[in-house]
Amino acid sequence: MPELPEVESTRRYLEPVLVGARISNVEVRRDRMVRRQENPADFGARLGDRRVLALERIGKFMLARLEGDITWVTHLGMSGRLQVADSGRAEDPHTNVVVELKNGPQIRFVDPRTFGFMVAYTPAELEQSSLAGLGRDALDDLPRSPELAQMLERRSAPIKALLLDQRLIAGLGNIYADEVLHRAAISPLRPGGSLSLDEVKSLRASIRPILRAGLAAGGTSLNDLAYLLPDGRAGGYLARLEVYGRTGEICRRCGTSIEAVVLRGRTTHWCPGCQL
DNA sequence: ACCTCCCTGGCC
DNA sequence: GGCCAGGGAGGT
Repeated sequence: MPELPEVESTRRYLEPVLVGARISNVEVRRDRMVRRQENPADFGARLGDRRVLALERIGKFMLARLEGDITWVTHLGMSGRLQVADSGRAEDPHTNVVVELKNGPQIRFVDPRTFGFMVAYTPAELEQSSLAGLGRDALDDLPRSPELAQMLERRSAPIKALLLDQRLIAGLGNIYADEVLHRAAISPLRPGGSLSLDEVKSLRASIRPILRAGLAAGGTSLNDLAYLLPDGRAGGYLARLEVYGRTGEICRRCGTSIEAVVLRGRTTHWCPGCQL
């Protein structure tokens, strides 16, 4: 599932392909994919014939900066992936958007469940969009422990829910939030405000190593293979997961059976033996 | 601060 | 044939 490591793996793969390239043509096969565009026709019109200047990422959002102050935003949702493919190659099912590069390959947005989207923003629109409300990036701009402690202060919501709140820290999703809490040995059910400063430090110290490990593996491709790298390879972090998807299996740290609870509608995996 | 909805393939 | 996966937006 695309969270920060998957989006960043995708971004790193695409960067040399996209930066400097000129977009020649855009085909939107499913209008729903550009639902964030106020006027759907703007999407193709704003991308067309523009060069890509830079490829950035904030949290789970990928941002291509184009000539003329246009920002082409991609969110992979939960089943989206970007492919680099030559125009002659047969399209995979659920190829919902195709962006052609001049004298280059196509960027194909494959997304069966269509929770992902693409949108082309002007600077004013970008300012008004939900990206403006994103918190600091969990990998590149992680707040220091005192600031993190301040964010959690007096919060009664479970720490797991707060880690998923993109307005606080941007980039963690369900898999890596569970993995971070396991590494920090903190129960996902603990109210955010109940963490001691030492626990906040432990939590903070767990975030980047988990994300970097996921990134080094090319992300997490689950057995459904919904997420794949742009060249079709699977990310290898699945085998390294300590709690996510391991309900009933044995915690490698303490031997206790991993449990799952539903928290805010999200399945949360944790070890009741060593996460306190 | 919480709940509901969106969407589809895969699995029981 | 029904349920599950879940990020983000919108509503109460």
